[in-house]
Amino acid sequence: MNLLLRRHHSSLAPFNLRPTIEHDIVSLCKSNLLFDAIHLLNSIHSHKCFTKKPILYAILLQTCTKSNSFNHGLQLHSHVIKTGLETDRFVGNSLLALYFKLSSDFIETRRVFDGLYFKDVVSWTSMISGFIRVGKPRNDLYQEALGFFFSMMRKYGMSADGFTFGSVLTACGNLGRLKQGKEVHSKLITSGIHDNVVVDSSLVDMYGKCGSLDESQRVFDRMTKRNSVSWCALLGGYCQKGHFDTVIDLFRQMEEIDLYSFGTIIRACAGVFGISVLAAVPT
DNA sequence: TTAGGGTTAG
Repeated sequence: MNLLLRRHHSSLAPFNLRPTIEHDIVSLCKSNLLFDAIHLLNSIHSHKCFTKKPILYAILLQTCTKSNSFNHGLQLHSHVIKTGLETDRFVGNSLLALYFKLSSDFIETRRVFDGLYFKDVVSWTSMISGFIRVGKPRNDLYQEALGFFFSMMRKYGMSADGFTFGSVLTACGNLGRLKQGKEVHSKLITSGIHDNVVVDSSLVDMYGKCGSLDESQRVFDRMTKRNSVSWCALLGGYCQKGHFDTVIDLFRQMEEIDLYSFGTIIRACAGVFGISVLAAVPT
């Protein structure tokens, strides 16, 4: 047992209840002490006590993602392959999250996805949201995200959940695809997902970005619970269409205002200001 | 059950 391991044990374990090494690794991960956790893991390997607990690798991979340590993640990827744990869905999905959040190499991420033993709704949604996250200025990647969604829906027994709908509606909005957005909306209705503030805000945003303000407002009015994102999604639609007075009226009704809302309102004020400047120009 | 989600403009 190395020094780190001994130190760790003495600091965490009560006298008669010594936690397992796996437990210690999880504790280190929870405290974001990635380096120590990997060190401890490597000490197990060097003592030939090979661990095969999927939860351990899932948490280690998540800690790598959280601490932006792609290289440590790659090292763990090889452990995962050696131990045969890539068949575990939590390990597989944590691995996928590592690649799509920390690697800019889409081909590599795609390879990880293709190589997953079980592709569940989390794996598919990860790919969709991964494409959207990196695709901000790139329409082709939003397109790719939509393609993933529709392939997912064609699979037997695979159904989208709130996470999937939230992501795919964002892609529709950013592409300005009203027709596909409506298609997704109808799938959402049949899915039975109700009163999800994230999904409903994505709907408000999608309709707003597609220029369908009535629909955007209708979805917003039906929401039983709203937050600042819902409000900003609504404001954004009116702002994009140049309805600045409505934006300012709505702004006055808001109960909760954050920095993000201020961005929208400043844009609206700039629009009002632009109009008044033009009106003030002597003819 | 440890994993994946939404809003400025540039």
